[in-house]
Amino acid sequence: MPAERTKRAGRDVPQLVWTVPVEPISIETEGLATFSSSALAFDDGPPPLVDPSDFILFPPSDGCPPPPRKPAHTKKKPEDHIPRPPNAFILFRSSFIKSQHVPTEVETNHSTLSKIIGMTWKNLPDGERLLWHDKAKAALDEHKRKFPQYAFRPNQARSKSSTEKRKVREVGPKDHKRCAKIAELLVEGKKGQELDEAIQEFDKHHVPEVVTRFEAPLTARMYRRSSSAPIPDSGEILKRKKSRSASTQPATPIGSSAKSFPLPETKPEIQPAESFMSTFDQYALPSAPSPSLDFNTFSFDNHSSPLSMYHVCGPLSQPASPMASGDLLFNPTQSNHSNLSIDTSFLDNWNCPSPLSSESSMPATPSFIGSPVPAYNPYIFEDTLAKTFAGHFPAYPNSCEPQYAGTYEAESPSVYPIFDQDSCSQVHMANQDHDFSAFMASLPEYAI
DNA sequence: CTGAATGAAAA
DNA sequence: TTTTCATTCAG
Repeated sequence: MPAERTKRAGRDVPQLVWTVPVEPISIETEGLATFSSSALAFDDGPPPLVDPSDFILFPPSDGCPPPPRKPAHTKKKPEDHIPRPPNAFILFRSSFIKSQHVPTEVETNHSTLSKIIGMTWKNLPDGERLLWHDKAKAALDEHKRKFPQYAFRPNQARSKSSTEKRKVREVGPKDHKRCAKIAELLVEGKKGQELDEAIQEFDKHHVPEVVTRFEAPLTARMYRRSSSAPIPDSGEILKRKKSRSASTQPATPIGSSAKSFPLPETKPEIQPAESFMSTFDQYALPSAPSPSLDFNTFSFDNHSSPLSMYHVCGPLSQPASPMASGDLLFNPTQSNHSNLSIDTSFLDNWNCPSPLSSESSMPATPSFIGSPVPAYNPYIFEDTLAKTFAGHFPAYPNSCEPQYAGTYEAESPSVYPIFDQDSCSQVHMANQDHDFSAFMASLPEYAI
């Protein structure tokens, strides 16, 4: 039975039957919903639900009410394994995928889809989310009835090994803004072809955030905002100067998991592309003033070995700094920054073809409107960077070497570029081994 | 097998 | 508090 995905006309929507215990919901099509008897069981309160005038954004796909007992898990599970009952979100996701609200032209990757669906979920009208919680409850009841003896038994053996040496496939960060846009369009009711068109338009002007192969830039401000950022000691003063851009913080839900390292919860306001752009700009006009940074207050980690590397992509102010004019510094054998050499040889390959021009996982490269002739293409720049670092970057699967795509044991020190938001310049590189708080605390001028 | 999301349930 | 595992399937 074809679900009518041709709604558009506001009305149609099925009246909700909240108390539905078991039956595949009897919502149905014809204009007036018939109330199931159970729904009428209690009339002493307003059914806590949705206005009849509301309509459902994402109607459950028909196979929904019963837990989509699929072909028993592909593998590796005992034949008698009983899966957990699905929770509300899982049900929603499952139905969402089945309905193909997001056409494959827009996104096929399920990790990204999860992100999009998660965002959509949060933006869902409360009433509609309730519907899924209700279904989850029904599924749970059903599950209990079906497997009365069932008890969830998380595999502890797994937890042991996984915390100690976890295999991590580092995957490029998703384009948060694009996901958010898709989610936004979805809750506006756009799906399928309509969504595709809207996103095509969006992609035309949107500079993908994921340009750099480095970790997401971390600014001092973001760091301080981070919930996991340590509260500075009374001694260590962060004079909070009024931040005029405080309101620019996107209304993004509080970050999810507390990672071992305080990454920003939202993408930094400055995008890597923009920062690279500014790098390029500095050739033309010598640089905005950037905050002075006393490198003496911070000691680089001398034994962090293969990754003692500095990638300077913005104007560095430190007048006497050896990096002042540096574009790229890489010196794996030297840990003393006073001896760093500047390798600009990669610039010779400046025009090497971008992988993106041919085929790429990247959405169509936006033409960098506004930038005249020697249009600066950050992708090319990035590609050049990656080549320069090829072999030195075990932790970066997105480097130009495809074999990084696989699973591997993450190398411990990941490198984090630190940007100053105001000057849009990268001021430092840190890895997890550093005492990051101390470093941050040493930079009062970066205080909020 | 992993990653992504959220949430229930267990350790 | 922290971890697993429900769904999905390309990589």
